[in-house]
Amino acid sequence: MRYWLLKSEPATFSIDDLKGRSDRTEHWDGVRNYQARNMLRDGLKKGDLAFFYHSNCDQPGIAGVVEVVREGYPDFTAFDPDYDHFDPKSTPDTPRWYMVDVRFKRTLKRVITLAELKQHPLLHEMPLLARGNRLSVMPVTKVQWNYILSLV
DNA sequence: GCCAACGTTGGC
DNA sequence: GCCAACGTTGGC
Repeated sequence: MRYWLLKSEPATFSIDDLKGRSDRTEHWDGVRNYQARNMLRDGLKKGDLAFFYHSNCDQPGIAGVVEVVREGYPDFTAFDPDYDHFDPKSTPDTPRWYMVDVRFKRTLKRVITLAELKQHPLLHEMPLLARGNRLSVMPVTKVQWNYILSLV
């Protein structure tokens, strides 16, 4: 089992939104970056856990935990011009973008902010903290995972 | 709202 | 294949 971090802007889709979905499950659509796409398509496996990270908001940081319940499959929101992330270069026959389904596990008792994460030398190697990082899907090591959860 | 950092596009 | 221009991300 592996660990991941998934970024989302809470104004668009928050951990509470996920919790409110039917079966507390939703597809993780809209990723339009090849490196992140590759991880969604090939890396995330059923049963893997991921931090739900709130980005581009008042308090950027880790807000909760989700579980991968369906492995990578074509992101159908790329096929439909009505969706924000429509991509005419992606078709059902030759899909370019992928997504997974995630299920809400829990909300952390408090948001572990980016500022706090930066203060821990043990976490300095996280890609999340790398200069200029913009990946919306990234791996988390078991050590980092357990350490972060111990901060709550 | 600003802006640094990065990815993508497209002319050449 | 280079690289300038542009668009996006996302912290601050």
